[in-house]
Amino acid sequence: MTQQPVTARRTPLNRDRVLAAAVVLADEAGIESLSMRRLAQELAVVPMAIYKHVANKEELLDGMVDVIVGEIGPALHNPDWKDTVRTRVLSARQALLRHPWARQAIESRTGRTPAVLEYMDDFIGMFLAGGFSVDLTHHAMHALGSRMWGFTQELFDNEAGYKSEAEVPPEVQAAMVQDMSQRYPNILQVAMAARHDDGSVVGQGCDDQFEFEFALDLLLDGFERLHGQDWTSERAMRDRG
Amino acid sequence: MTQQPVTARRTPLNRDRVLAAAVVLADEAGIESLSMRRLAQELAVVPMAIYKHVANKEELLDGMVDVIVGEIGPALHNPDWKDTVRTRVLSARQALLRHPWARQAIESRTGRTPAVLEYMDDFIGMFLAGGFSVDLTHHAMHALGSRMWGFTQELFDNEAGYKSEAEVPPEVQAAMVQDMSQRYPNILQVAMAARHDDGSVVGQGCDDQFEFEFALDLLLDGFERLHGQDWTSERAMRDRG
DNA sequence: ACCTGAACACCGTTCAAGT
DNA sequence: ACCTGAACACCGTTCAAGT
Repeated sequence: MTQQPVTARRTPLNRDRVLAAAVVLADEAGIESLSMRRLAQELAVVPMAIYKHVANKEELLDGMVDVIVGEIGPALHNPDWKDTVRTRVLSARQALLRHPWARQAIESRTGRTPAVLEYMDDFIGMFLAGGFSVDLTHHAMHALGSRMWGFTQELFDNEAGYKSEAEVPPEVQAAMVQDMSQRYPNILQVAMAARHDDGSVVGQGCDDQFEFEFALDLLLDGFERLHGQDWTSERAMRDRG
Repeated sequence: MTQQPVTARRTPLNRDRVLAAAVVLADEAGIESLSMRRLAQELAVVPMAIYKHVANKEELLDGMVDVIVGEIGPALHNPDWKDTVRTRVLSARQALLRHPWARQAIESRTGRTPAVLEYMDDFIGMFLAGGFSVDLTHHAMHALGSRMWGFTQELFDNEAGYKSEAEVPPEVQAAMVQDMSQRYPNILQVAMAARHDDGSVVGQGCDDQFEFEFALDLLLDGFERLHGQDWTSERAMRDRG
């Protein structure tokens, strides 16, 4: 009863539609499930059709990163550089947290797209506007590393890599703790201390947001101190000898 | 003229031989070229033979990481925790630098093998031996993140992602700088400042080792300060409140 | 019981044949 | 000129048939 013949496609494919669909697919099925073929299927299109809008899979991933960078709000410049940087990083973090695959995707990109370069340029501008030397700004950017994007490699997700309590019977848990305390006494101590009120036995009690801000503030405080004492890399290298 | 029949294999396959061959293959051909089939070929063996010594590719990668962790020398404990940690991190870095694929492999692992847990346990022990509280140790480990392994994500490898000077004709270079200065003036400033004596135009002048130590020392100094003032996460959270 | 060839269910991408 | 089915050269892993 529809007037349109079945062969007429609703919306013609374009780059933005391809990227948007790729982001949704990665969000919902995980980055490991994102293949050109699967994406084509999702778009109800033959695989080769995608290659009209994106040169290859690498460029697809670059484009997806650009979409996420676009989701980070603009910097709200205020006179306090520390506050400006801090706020921006935490807002980038919010964008990244919405797309769990983005961290890995950003990590794996080696080339920089214009959108990424623009973000970096903007970021550098926050330090320079705060009166930082180009030299200190340079090294501060390095020290921030991926924190500039609002993430760090979480080497400690759910502490020692064990399953959450609900999945493990109590007697096995007891044996695990026993075993851990013998083989990795220090890890166990830290894991037990990290357990907050969530009732797990070995970890998962980490407040990621707190950990992130702890390291971020440690670095920002360090930058502030060096800035205050007119740090230069030349002098630092001389002192290091 | 050989007495041995052709069918007799020289050395029977075992787990260690498989892992060693995988490490060599990744070193020489890159991690992206490491496939079960290619590895089997390298070992002059049918692909399925590998599965006798390793459950699947994930376990192969875990094993490879273990090999690299094994190459990190033992900690040289001395009374100065800061020196102990610093030395250990820099020696881990040396091991990692010998295997360019290792960074990515460690990043991608989610489970922790016994060898990795042992390394972490040992690492935590260095802070505890230095008189750190379990609480501060926990957060310090988080802040170090992948620096504990001697690496950080190098978001700035060869600065802005451009090719080295030799590959680019001068007039194109000039145009590039012109373009950069308009679109990304801040990046250009930093890149120009980072250019040391290596004669490149846009970057590649970064001293990776210096950048690494800069951030490491910033963090270690921060830990020392917090340790000196009996920092606790509870108080920090209350202050943040 | 052990080993392994063939097969399965995928990939990214090329290319030539169709409209 | 545009589009696309089939093909190519790979994957990791299963499985049943061979010894």
